[in-house]
Amino acid sequence: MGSYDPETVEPRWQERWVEAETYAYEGEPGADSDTVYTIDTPPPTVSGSLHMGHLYGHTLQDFAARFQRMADGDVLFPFGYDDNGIASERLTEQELDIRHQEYERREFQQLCREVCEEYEADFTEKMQALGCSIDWNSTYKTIEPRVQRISQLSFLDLYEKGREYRKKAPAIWCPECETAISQVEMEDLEKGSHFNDIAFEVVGEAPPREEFIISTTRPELIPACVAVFVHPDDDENRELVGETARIPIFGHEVPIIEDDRVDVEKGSGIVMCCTFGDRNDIEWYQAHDLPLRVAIDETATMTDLAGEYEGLSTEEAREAIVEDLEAVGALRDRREISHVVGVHERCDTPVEFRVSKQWYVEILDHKEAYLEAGREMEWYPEKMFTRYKHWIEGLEWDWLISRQRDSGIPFPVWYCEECDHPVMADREELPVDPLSDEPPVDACPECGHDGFVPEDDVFDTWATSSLTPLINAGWDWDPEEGFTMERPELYPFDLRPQGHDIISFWLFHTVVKCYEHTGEVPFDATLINGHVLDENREKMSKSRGNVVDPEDVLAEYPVDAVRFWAAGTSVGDDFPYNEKDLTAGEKLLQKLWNASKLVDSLAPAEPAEPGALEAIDRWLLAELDAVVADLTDYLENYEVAKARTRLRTFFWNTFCDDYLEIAKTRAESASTAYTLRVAHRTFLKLWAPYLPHITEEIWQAVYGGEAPRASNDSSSAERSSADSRAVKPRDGGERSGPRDDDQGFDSIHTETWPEPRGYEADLEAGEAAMEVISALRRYKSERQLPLNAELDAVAVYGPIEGFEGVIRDVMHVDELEHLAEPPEITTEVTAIDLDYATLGPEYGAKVGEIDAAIDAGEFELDGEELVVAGERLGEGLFEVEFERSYSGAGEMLETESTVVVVE
RNA sequence: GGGUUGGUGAUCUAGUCCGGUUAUGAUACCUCCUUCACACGGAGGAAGUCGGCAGUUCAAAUCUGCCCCAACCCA
Repeated sequence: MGSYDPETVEPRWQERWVEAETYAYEGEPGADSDTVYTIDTPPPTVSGSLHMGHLYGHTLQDFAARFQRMADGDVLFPFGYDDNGIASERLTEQELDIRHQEYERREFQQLCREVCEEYEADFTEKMQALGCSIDWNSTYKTIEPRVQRISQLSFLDLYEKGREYRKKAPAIWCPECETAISQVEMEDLEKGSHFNDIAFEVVGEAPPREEFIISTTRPELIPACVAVFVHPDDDENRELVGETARIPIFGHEVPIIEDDRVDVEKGSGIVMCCTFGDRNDIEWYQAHDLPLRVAIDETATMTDLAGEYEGLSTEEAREAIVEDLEAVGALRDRREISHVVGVHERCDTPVEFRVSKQWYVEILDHKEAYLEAGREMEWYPEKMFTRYKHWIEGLEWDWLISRQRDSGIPFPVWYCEECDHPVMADREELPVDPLSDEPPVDACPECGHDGFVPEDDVFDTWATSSLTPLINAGWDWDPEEGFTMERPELYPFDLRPQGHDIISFWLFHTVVKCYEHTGEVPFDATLINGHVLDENREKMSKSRGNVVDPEDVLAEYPVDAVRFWAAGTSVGDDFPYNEKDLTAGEKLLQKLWNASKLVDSLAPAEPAEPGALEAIDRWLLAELDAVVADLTDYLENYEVAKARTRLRTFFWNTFCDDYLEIAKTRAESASTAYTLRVAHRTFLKLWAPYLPHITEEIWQAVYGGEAPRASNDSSSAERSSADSRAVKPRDGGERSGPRDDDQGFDSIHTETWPEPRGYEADLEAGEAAMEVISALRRYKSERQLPLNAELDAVAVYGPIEGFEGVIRDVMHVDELEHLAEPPEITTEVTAIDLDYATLGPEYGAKVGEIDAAIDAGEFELDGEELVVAGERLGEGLFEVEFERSYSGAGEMLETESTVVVVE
């Protein structure tokens, strides 16, 4: 057994797991949803690259999946490829050098699927290199026909439930992509612009003044101006209310109205309302029932309403109108400013607001239900629920789900040419594309007309990606049975992992959809992961050039080490990538490897259980029991960092530093041999969720039947010669294991999670003994003595019953005396330690006085009581600290609960 | 601009909800030790007063208020 070589070991097991379908979900359809553990993973966009976020997020889920699989049986850890969005559409166009307009929608989607396949294969490979226990038989693609069918079924179901409506209303519009977009696809961008002061003429009989000034960044909108607003508290301008204004150049007249939504601080305090320049315009348009004047069309080109400016782009029109305003003397000032504009996140084009017919999912009336759904889920960490809550409370628009894109999942709808009555596709026929398929009726059920117009809009991608729990569970509809699930036991899902930045839309939309379809909250729990920052705690971004590529990291460090790092984070917090922490993981791998090697050399792989265990062994196993209990508890609550620390500390400090050193001196003990193996197996299992590769390697080499392959493996040869007791050669007989069917094998990852075995031991004595040992170790180290140096005589006072022999052997003590009485020491009171936790509540403000008196040395000890500041403090309120000096022969060492004298 | 979350030795981190006075661990650093699993080891050491200020309290990293900084979400 040489040194651990992750470079060959890790890929080997990754391949083996996939090949043997180690992580395949085998649940029975009849099972109860509580008996299987299921994860609903939000699918990554596969046309993008794998980043640290994927690595971290999936690793976190994998800890849960691996623990649950061992502890509780069947686990579904599926994987989805999101390739339904604009990203893959653009990719397909680029790769094939085509434009989607040249194809029928169905054909283009077929091409997308083909192009995406390469990317999916690549992504799969990279994901498998992360060592996650994903079931590669349970995958889906958001672009596949099955998912299209589910999306369309979802649409029909919500429509029938009255949760969807089609309405002509102002919507956020991207003129570049020529589609309506939702609130979440819009972001703010700082842009340079100009403020233009434009004079509007006041008309009518005896106007209070001749003109007023309006400041605007968008002069091209003045042909769309439908009103002018003044704040009711604006003393300077309120005289204008009720008057009429005339728009320069265009000459149409609009009313001047008061409204408290005017921002008095900005510009002249007088604002024009155009249909539509911003969100406020829409509010005014609706509140004051204003007319609609559309001066900008769907491609951001001026309409006929703009008169001579018709056909210009908004940019061109802006310049032209400013020039003409100048010419007629209406431009009073023009200055450069910088302001934020709403842009479409995909293309950075400033958005417009357009009135158009769109499909909406009604959500505003169910806010309370969605909030309640959120409350019913467990949130890890809990605080993340507030983000969800605030998002829902702040909702103002229903969910716009139609997109005027060419590619995407089509609405299964036709409209009557005559009366616009919508005709829905038959569920049996789904998926359909109205552009290619015929409607299910010959005549309109409403008016009898026989001509139909297909809906050419497609679904918003969130309308599909919000269905992942239903996709995973195999949701479908059957003419006989209605809605069905292929794997009903999966739903609701146990866990939904999610980045904290997308709680508000991805998670929220998923809850909305699933709740409306099934009446159930789709997840028992949601696990929110933070973002991986760079080493300086800054956000990774392409523009800053500080992106850490997981492939580079994995080229240098073992995946197991990377996972160990990922486990050290507190769930939900952002955390920096830290190369030093990867080193810590590497060290642990070495330690685990070497300790295993030592265990192998000390004990046979399967020693018989002795009738009774000796004290030291019972002590170790009792401590291990506690670790097992703690770890189980932590992992059930997704406290991976706490579990990691607990396990590492016990494994390294207690097992390796203390117990193994002792075990070396007890190789002949059946009790110790048995204990070593019980502990070692348990450790491997406990480490397995964190370090799946190295634990599998050791497990198979020592306890399993799966020997490493002969090829590229130099260590196996060394291993079998180094210790033939423990390591079974491939044909080594006694425990060959059921692996020769070339399919499955008994992976450690499908073993049962350890349970406390109920060992009882004198924990205090064990602890005291360990104190004595480390005191002696320190004693030797400080005197530069080798650890195996002989000590002639050592006397110990303290509770070490049953451990005397252990101390003697491991520290090479010739004569160990267990003292019944403390050694001859003289003690001197040096300090009084007050127990404030009990003293405070009892004495309150008096504590200060007591403190002062003790500091001044004004106190007296009277038996068990302390007389100070006029009070008598009883037992339990204080502790006396002594300075001990040893006057006998040799040197005295003190530990927390023992006194050791080395002679 | 509003809201949320966070700010603990050089670095990362525990503790903060339920205040108790010597603040957890790791990494890095310094010293010593090549001892028969492991120098990716062992022993020891130095290093923080808990973002800042004010307050409540006998007592605050922990509670309250204000301020500063960062991230996220929303305007």
